[in-house]
Amino acid sequence: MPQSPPDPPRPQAGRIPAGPSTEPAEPAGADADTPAIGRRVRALREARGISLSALARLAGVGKATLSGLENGTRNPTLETLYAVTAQLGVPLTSVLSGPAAGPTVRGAAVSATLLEVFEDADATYELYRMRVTPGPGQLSPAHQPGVTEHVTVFAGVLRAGPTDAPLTAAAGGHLRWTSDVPHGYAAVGDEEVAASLLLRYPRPK
Amino acid sequence: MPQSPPDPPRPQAGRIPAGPSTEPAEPAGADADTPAIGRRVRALREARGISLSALARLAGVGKATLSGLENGTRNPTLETLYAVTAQLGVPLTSVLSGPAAGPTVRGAAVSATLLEVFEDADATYELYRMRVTPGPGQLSPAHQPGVTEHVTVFAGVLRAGPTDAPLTAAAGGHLRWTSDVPHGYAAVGDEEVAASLLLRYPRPK
DNA sequence: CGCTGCTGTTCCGTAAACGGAACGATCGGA
DNA sequence: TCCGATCGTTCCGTTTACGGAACAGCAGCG
Repeated sequence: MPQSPPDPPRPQAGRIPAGPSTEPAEPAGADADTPAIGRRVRALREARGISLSALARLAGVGKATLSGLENGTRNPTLETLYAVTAQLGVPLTSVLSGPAAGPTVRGAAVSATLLEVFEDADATYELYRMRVTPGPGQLSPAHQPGVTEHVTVFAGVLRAGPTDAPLTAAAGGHLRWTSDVPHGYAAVGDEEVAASLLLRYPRPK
Repeated sequence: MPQSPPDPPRPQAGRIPAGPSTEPAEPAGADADTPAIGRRVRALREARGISLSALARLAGVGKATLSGLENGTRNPTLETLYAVTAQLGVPLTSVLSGPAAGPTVRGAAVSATLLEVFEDADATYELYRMRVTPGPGQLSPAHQPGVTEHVTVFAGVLRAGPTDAPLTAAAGGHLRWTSDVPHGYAAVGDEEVAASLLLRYPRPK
């Protein structure tokens, strides 16, 4: 019996000698936890302030389907899940496993990659990796009331915040503001800015 | 009508003013292209040298299901796709969109993250991002005949290749060997090694 | 030559994911 | 207070993904 495992170290049973489990062992990170997927979809939808009915209509799926998906009572088809995430403007991967990220979405001088969607007792969060290239600042419209933004700068100097009262931070610095007003991001100087962006959406209701 | 779009620039219809399409526009990168997904699953399976029947049995799904999945004639359920990818030892995300990567799989001093699975006329490839920490070299068993490994070193100094005739390369260097013999990876010096690893599996038959 | 064991595909009945319609609950305005 | 609109859930008939069995095509062996 030829032992086959290819090169990059396979998951291998027993990464921690804990369980008596001889099962094939999970492939680190990704999961098919449908309830969790449903929660992430719902979090994204509510963060965008659109109703279940509206999203179902936009995505071309039945309300029953979307309801079941969000509540984790169904085991959605790829086609279904894709139709929904596409409408939410996020890659399919961002609702599957917690981290693992997806492709990038671009604006004028700003690009942001959604790394993770998660939640605690009273808010949902979207974590982005962000790059701001030198040039005219990027403007964003206001969010719903109560939304706050947290930016941590890794490299370069960033001027960001409400358009009428921007803040500035260099590498290692942190900025925070409530983003229910127009606001923007701009690199100060010639250097490109690398930063993380955390959006906090208070839980509706 | 309140305009809602959250902060990080949303996909926005019309990233290139090409089509007369007013559709919502795809979320960059991720796709639900079932035939492509099927091809990637098949590529992974054949690379590991296991039969459709065997994989179906291991994953606990019907042969008909797996056959239909690989041929793109079905629209699989998340549960199904997960059962299969879990058995293949790869994260779900790595078969969904081409790139976009998944979580990391670890060995002793080596960690490798599967970035992409793709294929050309006569081979399938698996591309990994690889990190080798200083310490005793990691050993890998032999692959099937004909498999070649290509390593490009980004940082640090790497000694890798067949156990009885290892090769060495520094940042910018490239290594290649046929990996049907036991082989390993080791960091030279105190520095951690960053590298990409490309496995080439000649197409069976 | 059969026979055995395997490959991957196709057939088929069952289980379940699907979309549409009906439902109770909530909210805002007349 | 009543009405209309919209919210999210539930009911239901249709569609389809599911697993098991039957199938054709090969390879090895007596």
